[in-house]
Amino acid sequence: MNRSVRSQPARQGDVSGFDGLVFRPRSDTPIWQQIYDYILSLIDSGWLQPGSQLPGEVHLAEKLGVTRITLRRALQQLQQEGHLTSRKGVGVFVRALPSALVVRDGSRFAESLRADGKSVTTRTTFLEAEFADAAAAEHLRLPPGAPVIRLRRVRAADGQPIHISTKVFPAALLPDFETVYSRRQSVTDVFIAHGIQKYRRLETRISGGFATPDEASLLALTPGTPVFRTSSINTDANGNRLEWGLGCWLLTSVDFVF
Amino acid sequence: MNRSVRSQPARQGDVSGFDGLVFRPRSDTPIWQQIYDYILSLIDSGWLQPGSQLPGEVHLAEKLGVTRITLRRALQQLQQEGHLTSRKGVGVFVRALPSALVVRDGSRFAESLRADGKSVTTRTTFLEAEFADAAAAEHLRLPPGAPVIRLRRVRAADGQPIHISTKVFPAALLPDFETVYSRRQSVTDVFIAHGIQKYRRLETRISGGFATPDEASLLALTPGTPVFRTSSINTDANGNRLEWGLGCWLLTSVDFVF
DNA sequence: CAGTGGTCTAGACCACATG
DNA sequence: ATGTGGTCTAGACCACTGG
Repeated sequence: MNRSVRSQPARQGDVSGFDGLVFRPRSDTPIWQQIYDYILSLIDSGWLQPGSQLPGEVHLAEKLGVTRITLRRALQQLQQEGHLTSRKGVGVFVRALPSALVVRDGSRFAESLRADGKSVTTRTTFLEAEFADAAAAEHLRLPPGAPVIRLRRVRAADGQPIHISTKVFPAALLPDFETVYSRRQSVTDVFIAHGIQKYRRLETRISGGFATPDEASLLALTPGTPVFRTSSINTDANGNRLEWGLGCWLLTSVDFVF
Repeated sequence: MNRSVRSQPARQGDVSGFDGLVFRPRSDTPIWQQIYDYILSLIDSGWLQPGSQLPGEVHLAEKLGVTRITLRRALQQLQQEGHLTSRKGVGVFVRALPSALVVRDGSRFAESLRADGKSVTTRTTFLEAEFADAAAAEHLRLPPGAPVIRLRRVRAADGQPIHISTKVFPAALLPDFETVYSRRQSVTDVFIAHGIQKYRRLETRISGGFATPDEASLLALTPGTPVFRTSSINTDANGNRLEWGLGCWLLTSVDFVF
């Protein structure tokens, strides 16, 4: 019996590793939970590697000797916890859960991941000059319609995205934002280029919510998965508001430390 | 048509308010989501008051013209978000979502709720002298087995529990804990009684998770509902560790501000 | 005891993505 | 064209709770 469910882009034939299971109906724990435990153990033990595809629900349900609905109950739980993702018309995939430490102002986020030996990548998905909407104006203490820069990025650890950030900057204070950022891909470098060596975290807010379809797609999650939402404001040494940031984090992957 | 679904311990006859609905199958939004939106609007608008019971799933599904499974898909979503709770063998109930602001060290938690005109109640579920386990010893910098006080409380706003806290104190530094606390029900008063006027938050950690059955029962939630978990350490002015606290909060009801 | 929610089955059609 | 996950139906039995 070949149990390899790793390696390769994963084919539909890779149903091995799911054979010979016996689920006791009407025991103390429901069948779907037994399946949940089983699949989770396959992930934890490495039988199912991050990125690999599960067999189709119909095949798998048959293999496990249960209805598709019962199987889906288990898969759903695993998705809510971030262990699996499903893409309609494609399949169900294993999703790694790198655990990150976010210290205080979030600046050490990447460092704490790298300290764990993880490779951190940052992808800029949006960078444009705009005019401040009501929320941005309010948070940056600007008149509505003032020119701002809007930046969206996705951060990933070992290829698994775990953080979306949307930041808004007052264009008046950072006239060269776009040119410097496009060259360095670093906000800190933009600040330095404008003579801002130190900035201060004025406020951080953390709340909870559920991933919108957009967020879910960027984070490789199923919509409705619970997430952290953060909102923060940075000022320069004189108290001028430099940055308003919104963050969306995978709930089960982050630890905020203050 | 009488729409009262408030008042009284709620009977099964209170199905009114759910009549005459038309759900379009195969529209852009699935039926279960239309039902979700509908019930949510009933809660938001006040047709369904906190604490009131929904009609039985069988009745309701029939009334809405859908299968019980489809209805349950909607109810399940509402439960995950904390709007509803179900008790096996009893029924489904509306659960209010008071939104609380937790500022910095969490001490202003009750105040911010009261400022919203909410009544805050604290229930002590556990208070005992013990010997420190490994975790407690580690966090309080005590030798394993040192005497400690363990305190568990549930905080509720307008009768809806939104916070569980478990705190551990070094008994050596607070010899009169139990007598003072049982008289005043306040940790701050215990500190004062021992001559500690000021204490400092050394560290706060915030992470996410899913309610265990125990937590779910205390918070009037469905097990598996996403929650915040906090861990914090307080010291006195000299840096001696006075308190290690674990918190469990309803995800959708709290905003942490730092 | 009757009513409730929790679980489970055996089908079916659809929208979607891929080759 | 095929296989995928998303949705939905019409039943059923169970364990639990309360009167």
